[in-house]
Amino acid sequence: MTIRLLLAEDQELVRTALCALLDLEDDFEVVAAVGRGDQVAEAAREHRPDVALLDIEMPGLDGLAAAAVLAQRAPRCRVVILTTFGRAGYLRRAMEAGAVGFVVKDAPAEVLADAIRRVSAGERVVDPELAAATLAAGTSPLTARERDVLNASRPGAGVAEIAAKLYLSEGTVRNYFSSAIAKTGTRNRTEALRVADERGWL
Amino acid sequence: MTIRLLLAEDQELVRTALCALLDLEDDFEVVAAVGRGDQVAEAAREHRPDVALLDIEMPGLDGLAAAAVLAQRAPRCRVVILTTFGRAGYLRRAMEAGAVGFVVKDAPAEVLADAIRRVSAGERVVDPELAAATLAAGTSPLTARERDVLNASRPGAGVAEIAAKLYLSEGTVRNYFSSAIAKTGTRNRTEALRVADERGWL
DNA sequence: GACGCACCATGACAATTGTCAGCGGGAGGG
DNA sequence: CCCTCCCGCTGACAATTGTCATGGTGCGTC
Repeated sequence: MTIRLLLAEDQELVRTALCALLDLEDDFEVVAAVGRGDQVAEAAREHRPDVALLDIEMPGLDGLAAAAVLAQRAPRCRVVILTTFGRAGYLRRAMEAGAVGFVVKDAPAEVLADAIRRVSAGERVVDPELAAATLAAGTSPLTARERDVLNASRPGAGVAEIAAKLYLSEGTVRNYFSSAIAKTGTRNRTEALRVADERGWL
Repeated sequence: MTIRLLLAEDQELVRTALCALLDLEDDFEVVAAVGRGDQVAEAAREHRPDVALLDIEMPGLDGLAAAAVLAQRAPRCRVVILTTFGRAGYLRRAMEAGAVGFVVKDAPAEVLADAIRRVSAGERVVDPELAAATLAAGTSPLTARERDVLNASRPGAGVAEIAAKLYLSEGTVRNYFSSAIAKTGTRNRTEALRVADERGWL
C-alpha cells in the first residue's frame, strides 16, 4: 500500500530534491508538489494525498495557515510540518493548526520517512527535544495588542508609523512596548521583538 | 566523463535530498557530502572533487570563507555557491572569495545541473538578474568601523555593550550609528541595520 | 455586583538615541 | 608638503524612547 504525498516547499531546488529523495522509497508516491501555500488546498482537493508535507515559510499562505485550511477542507489528509528551524512556538501553533507531525530540516532522512509512515498510520510524531523546549517556553504572556505593536515594529518602524497604522495614540504604543519589554525581560524594543519572536509569541 | 561533486549544506535533510537529486544525473557523482564549513577543505583534499557546491549559512565556517580556503588549498576545484536567498552582497563576496558560480535555491533543478556542467567546463555562471541587482546596489559606502558597530548591534544590544565590546567610547558608537543611518537613508539603527544587511554592506 | 483584566489614553519624567560641531592623529596620494 | 579621509574622542543639544502613575471603558466570571 503506497502512501500518497503532497509536498509544499517554496524553494524549487529543495522541492525537487525532496521529491527525488522521497521517490526513492518504494512505499511513497509524491502526487503533487507546490511552491505556494495558497496552492495547497487546491492540490489536495485534486490529488487526494494521504499526507501533506508543509514548509512553514512560503509565499501566499504560510504552512501553518495552510495546515489549518487542510484540517477543515481535507480532514482525511494528515499534515506534517517540515521546517527549517525548530522555533519553539512553531510547534505549538502547528498543533493548534491541526498538524499531527513536526520534523525539522536538519533531521536525517530516515526520521522524515519514519514520521510519514507513522503519521499515515494514525500516530502523532514530534521531536521530543523540541516538545520539551516548547513546554518550557510556556504560553505567551503577551496580550493581543502587544503582539500587534511588536509585529508592526518589524521593519524598524518608529512609534509614529505604528500608531498611525494601528489607529492608536503614540503614548499607548509606547506603553505596549514597555509592557512587552517587561514581559520578555529585555531592555529595548529590538531585543523584545527578537525574544518574543524566538519564543513563538508572535 | 563524470563530474565529481562535493556538497556542503548544513541541513541534513536538504543535503541528503540534494544528493539524491544530483545522483539522478548520469554524469554527476557526489563524492563527499558534509554539514559544516570547516569540513570542506578536509573533504576536498581527500576526495578531489571537480566542483564544490557550498551553502552559505553553515556552522563552523560559512560557505564564503570555505570558498576562500578552497581557492587557496585546492585551486583545481571550482566553487559554486548555492544559497537560499539572492542577497545582493553575497554575490560580490562570493566572487571575491574565488567562486565561479552562484545559484539560488529557488532556481529550477536544471539550472543547477547546467551551472555545474558549465563551471566544470571552465565557464563562470551567475544569474544575470542577480548580477544586475548587485551592480545596482553598488559598493558599500560604509567604513570598516561603521560595519563593526552595526554588526555588534545585531541582537538588539545597547550602546554601552557595543562600546565595551569594541573598546570604544559611547559617543563614538553613536556617531558611527549616526553616519550609518545617514548613508543608508534611514531613521534609526534598526532600519539602518536591516537596509545595510539587505544591500550586502555587512 | 465586585473583581480582575485587556484596552485606550494622558501627562510627566528619566534614559537613551540621533545630530552636530569640533579636535587631534595617522595613512595615503597628489 | 598639503590635502583628504578614516579613525577616535568630546560636549552639547534635540528627539525619541522607556517608565510610571492615573483614569475611564467594557467584558467575563465568581
